[in-house]
Amino acid sequence: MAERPKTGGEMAREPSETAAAAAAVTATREPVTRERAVRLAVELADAGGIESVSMRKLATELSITPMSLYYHVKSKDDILDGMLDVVYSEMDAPQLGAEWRTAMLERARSTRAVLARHPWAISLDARTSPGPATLGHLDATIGVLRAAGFSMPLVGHAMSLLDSYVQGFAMQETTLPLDASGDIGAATEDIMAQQEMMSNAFPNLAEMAGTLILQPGYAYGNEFEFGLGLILDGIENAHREEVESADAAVTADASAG
Amino acid sequence: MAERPKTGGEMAREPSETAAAAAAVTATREPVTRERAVRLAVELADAGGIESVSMRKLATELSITPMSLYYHVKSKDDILDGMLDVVYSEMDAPQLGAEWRTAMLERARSTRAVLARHPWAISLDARTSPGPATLGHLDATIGVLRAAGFSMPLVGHAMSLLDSYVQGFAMQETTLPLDASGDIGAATEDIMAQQEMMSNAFPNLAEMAGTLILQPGYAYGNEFEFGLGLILDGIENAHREEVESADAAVTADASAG
DNA sequence: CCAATCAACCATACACCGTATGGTTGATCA
DNA sequence: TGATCAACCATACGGTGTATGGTTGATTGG
Repeated sequence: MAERPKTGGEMAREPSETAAAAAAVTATREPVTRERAVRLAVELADAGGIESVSMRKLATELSITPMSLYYHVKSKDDILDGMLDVVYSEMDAPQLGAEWRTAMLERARSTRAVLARHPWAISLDARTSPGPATLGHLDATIGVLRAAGFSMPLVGHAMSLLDSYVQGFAMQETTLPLDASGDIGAATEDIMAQQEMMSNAFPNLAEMAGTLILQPGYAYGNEFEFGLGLILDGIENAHREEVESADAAVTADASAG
Repeated sequence: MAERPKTGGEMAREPSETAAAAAAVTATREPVTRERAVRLAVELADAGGIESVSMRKLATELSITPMSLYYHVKSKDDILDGMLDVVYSEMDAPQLGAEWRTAMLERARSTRAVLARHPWAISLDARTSPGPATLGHLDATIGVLRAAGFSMPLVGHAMSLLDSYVQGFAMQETTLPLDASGDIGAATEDIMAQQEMMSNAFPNLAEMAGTLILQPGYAYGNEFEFGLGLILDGIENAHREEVESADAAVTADASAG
């Protein structure tokens, strides 16, 4: 229930070079840290999915025993929290002073790209203990929208909408059997085999598969920009309406005074 | 790799009443089925989250041993697939002939409501082996949009956008610490305690928390309708443009011929 | 210089998990 | 009456997270 793990020696204060041997050791095997453990966990997850991150595997990779890991880390959940914050830190945070629409566009694209690189992070996203990178990212986003004149409620609307969409899209994207190029590829034959069965029970699905999804040029990833543009247009409208009604109020005030 | 588990005696063909005792037994303990196991798994997950669904617990609840469960079910993944399809079967499928916009509106609301009732289903959603209920739902949705005159590409755009949003929103919603009434409630004090720390490092976040999220009337769930309406407006625009350009082509054709 | 401290690591053990393998029943039916 | 087979079971293996209670060996204050 302590609010922070007592990670102890967080910075590697060098052991004052007691002996040449000690120096050699410190040089070869870099010290174990929460940060290093988390970084390694991210690598493991990237390579083999989230279920291949275990305390035992992590410990082995760090050349210590499983229980020694608990000196640096509070629990496995602590590691998962750290992993998610690493992912957020890879996203481009909006720059203060940027034009809001391009800032949101780039934020969305960057988020999607990072989540595509670390698909396991999407399921971790439900986790409720944001790290500093996560909070900083949110803070910067709010800042840009506020600077553009958005009211707080509209900021809430816009961020809920954008974040829901991006996160949901990233999730859908991982569900589909995509090859590296982004189109359907290898899974096509499997699907074609089921085509006949589907045509009977699910004619619309079958037609959509045949005439759209399985077509050579189609790549699900391209759907992202359509939705994103549409959403930004809608937010832009809402923002304009908000500004106009405020202007109208001011004008009314002025003519009344 | 068999495409269906050999579920064997799926219907409970009654054992021709060999003895009164046998009849009593059949009456008291209803037969174990894949379907029953899946239903029970759903109940377990509703009560204690997805991690409280284990083969051993399930078996105990069914009054059999863990390994006996494998007679009715191929694997645990098989059960998870079944659970997801149960969830989809609880959603209102769009009625053929319905007006597209209200059909999509209701589909989105129904989906959100069902996912809120079974939060564990959101993480299962990434699973790639849709059951019949899932496929039927998709098929009906495509059908409604096609009937309204949507081109296949626009159907793809619309569904990607709507499904991403709804799923993403459902996910965000489970992340937040909500009480039954839907507003922030119990977690407020915890958050307030961190307020001061936040105000320094994350001023915009702190302001948003103070002036919007922690305000008495605020409930995150209300953000849903804003985004949904905005998205449907955007799709409606795209649809109108598509129809208009088609009309123009026809007119041009007619005047040319 | 020596004793105390303490960061860092370790061994053992427990209670879970999914499932491979290979039985054992008891009713049904040719 | 003997074979079949749906349904269930016992044992075991290799994994998981982590509670408990050591053991080191370098750093320090007295």
